[in-house]
This record gives sequence, structure tokens and C-alpha cells, in this order.
Amino acid sequence: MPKPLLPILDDCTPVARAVMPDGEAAELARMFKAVGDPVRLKLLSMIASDPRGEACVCDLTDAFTLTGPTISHHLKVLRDAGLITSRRRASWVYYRAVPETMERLSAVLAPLPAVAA
Amino acid sequence: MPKPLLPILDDCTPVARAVMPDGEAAELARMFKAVGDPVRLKLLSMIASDPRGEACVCDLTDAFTLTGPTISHHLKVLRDAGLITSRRRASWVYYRAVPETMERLSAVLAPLPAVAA
DNA sequence: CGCCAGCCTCGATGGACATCGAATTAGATG
DNA sequence: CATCTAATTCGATGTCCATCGAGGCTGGCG
Repeated sequence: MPKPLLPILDDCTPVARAVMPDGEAAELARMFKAVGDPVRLKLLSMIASDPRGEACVCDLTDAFTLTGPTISHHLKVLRDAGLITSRRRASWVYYRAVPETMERLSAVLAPLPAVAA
Repeated sequence: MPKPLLPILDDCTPVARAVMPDGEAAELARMFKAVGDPVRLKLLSMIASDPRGEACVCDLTDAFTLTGPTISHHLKVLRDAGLITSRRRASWVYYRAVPETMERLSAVLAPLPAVAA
């Protein structure tokens, strides 16, 4: 049994390649739902594009007209979906993106990669 | 003002590149929400991977233990999000994927494309 | 130790949504 | 035209979820 040529990631078959099994659809749908909210999408964008590689909750909260608990809730949804991780430093909590998860979602929606010879 | 080198598509800046403006976040979140449901994700997968390039509603409905109205509702959500189009032929309605929309969503979650020299 | 700031958890609430049965439209066919 | 099938629309219903205020936990600091 030869090793897969392409990526090492499991379950990143593009939707255009084959019908998605129910289990994978449920798992991926949960991740897509996490980015299917404007607040969470902007949060992810702020975290992923931060030049320091991470963003502080205090900065994130200031960018919205929402209360702390609401931002905290959205961050938890993103974290439970595996899109971000959190880390406490001193009094502040910093969030960073998980590129592997984002790339997996990206690959699912990507067009057929021309079968890479 | 030179024309953009890369894609012709608007608003496909990866989230890792810059903070997403509110308007774009709202528009993209609506599309991600459309694929943020296991039934709709599997529907999109069945449509996009169909060797004929399109799928009939009757075949789609048979693949689920859901009623016709429910499948029809989900197809409408996907269509309103610009992910699929519908076309009537004889008594049947066929759906096909819109690769441009899928690629746009894919690009948003993609890692930084190394600035393509 | 006492206090303050940052962040999270909890419970409540109002709005959004997935699902269904019934009714409706569109096209084929006798 | 009458009728049958395919698909959508409509209205109702139960559930999920975004949001908030109140309160709790954690770590710095006087």
C-alpha cells in the first residue's frame, strides 16, 4: 500500500472530487459554521493577519461594539472548531490561528487540482 | 495604477493577509453559513462531483431521509449564496456548482500565497 | 492580604433556522 | 382538458444561537 502522494492531511478531498460521507460532512460543516458568522470571520481575520502572529482579547474586543461575554463566546466557537488556539501571558490572553485547519477547509472548497501528474 | 496581477475576482484576500472589512465579512459569512450545514455541504458535494456536471433534484432527495420541501429549502440557500445554479429540463430541475464562488471562499481561507513574485 | 483589571462562565431572552405537512405551480401525457 | 409527476412555496413548530447582564476566576500590585 503506497503512501498517499499528495497532502498528509486526512479528509481534505475537494467537494468536486467525490460525494462527502455523512461523518465528514458533519465535522466540516461544524467548522464552516464557525466561520459562517460575520463577527467570527472578522475575528479570525484579525487574529490570522496580526503581524505579531497573535492577537490579544482586549484588542479584539475594542474592534467591535459588542460586550466582552459575546466576544468570548465567539472565540470559544472558533477554538472548539480548531481554528484558533489560546494562550495566557500575564494578565492577557492571546489567540493565534491554526493554519492547518484553515488550509483543510480551503482545500475542501478548492477546484480539482488537476490530479498533480 | 497597475492592474492587479493575480486573480480577477474581487474580495478574495486571504484572512491571513489583512483585517476583513465589515461589509465583506457579512457577505462572506453568509456564503460560509450556507456550507455550514451538513446537509447542504453534502448536497454541494454531490452536485459538484457529479460526472455529468449537474445533479437532478430527484437524485439528491433520494440520498437523504429528508422530505422534498426540506431539500428544496437547502438548495435555495445554496443558490442564494451563489454556490449553485438551477436549470429546468423537461420535468426535472438540475443543479450545477459555481466554481468561481467556491474558489473565492477557498481563497479566503488559504494560507498566504507567497506573493507570487 | 486586599484590591483591581482582564477574561470567562452562567442564565435568560429574543430572533433565526431546520424541518415538516399541506397547498401550489410547471410540465408531460393520455 | 384532466391528470399525473416533479419541484417549489407557504405556514407552523420546535430547536438552536447571538447577545447581554451578573457574577466568578486568575494573576498582577500596593
